[in-house]
Amino acid sequence: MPELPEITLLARQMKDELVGKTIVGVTVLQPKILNVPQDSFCEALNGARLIDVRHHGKWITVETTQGWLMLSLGMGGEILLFADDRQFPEKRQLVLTFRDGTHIVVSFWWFGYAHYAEHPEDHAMTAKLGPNALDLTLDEFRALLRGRRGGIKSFLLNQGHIAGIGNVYVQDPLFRARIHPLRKIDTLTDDEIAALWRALQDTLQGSIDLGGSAWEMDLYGKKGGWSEEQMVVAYQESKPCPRCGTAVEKIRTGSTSTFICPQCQRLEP
DNA sequence: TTGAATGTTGAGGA
DNA sequence: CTCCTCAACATTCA
Repeated sequence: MPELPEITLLARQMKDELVGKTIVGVTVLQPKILNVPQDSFCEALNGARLIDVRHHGKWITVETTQGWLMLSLGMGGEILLFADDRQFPEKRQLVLTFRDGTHIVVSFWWFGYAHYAEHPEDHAMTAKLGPNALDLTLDEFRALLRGRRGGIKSFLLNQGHIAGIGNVYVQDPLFRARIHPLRKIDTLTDDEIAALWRALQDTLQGSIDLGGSAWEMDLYGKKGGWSEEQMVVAYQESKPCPRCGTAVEKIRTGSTSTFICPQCQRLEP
């Protein structure tokens, strides 16, 4: 479940390790992950030197001297750094080999993308994204919500509005701000919006500080420290709410599920 | 065997 | 135009 914290950490590590290196080999093991024909993809990146690695929402954006590589791990996966080529994981979709003999191995278990774009603005999936959730001030957050009528949870998950929040990291902030996921945006008070913004920053930054999710690996294969113990209500079905003791419930919210405390997060006042 | 799981897109309808 | 729902898609697990 790589969301903003894990992607932020991966992009940071990739930047530290890879900037300045030159790609001398591109191996695609599953062409369906590409947005261009395999030949053009390999040709475009072969010989490219890495200039920078950043992220936009859940996408890792790699700037090279020959255009941009955009990576999305979808529902889960890893990007691992290897010093030699002996112990690659069985399942892998893309391997980049650098002139110094190191490799980057990209694998995801479902729905991932490795896209090439000559210019970043050519790549619709990243160009359409809203600002990164952690780069947003409270005033900007308020401005984004102004005039909206939909449910708050689906707004937060919409990457075109705010980038980086997924179904894992959206649940605890809603609980901490005591907001039901189906609450309509135009019924939220100023205080609730401020509490939600605060809780989002705290949850996301807190996970980054702990090295990201304990179910995902970083560039070196190391797992993060943000585990079940850090979750307040997320995935804590039928356990007591830490605030009032009521049993946590799992509810359907559109096509996803959300764990809530039915007492603290009421739909009706 | 069935359905649900972290994501994204596109189509369609109110 | 906005917002919601549905289905589809590279898999894995209970």
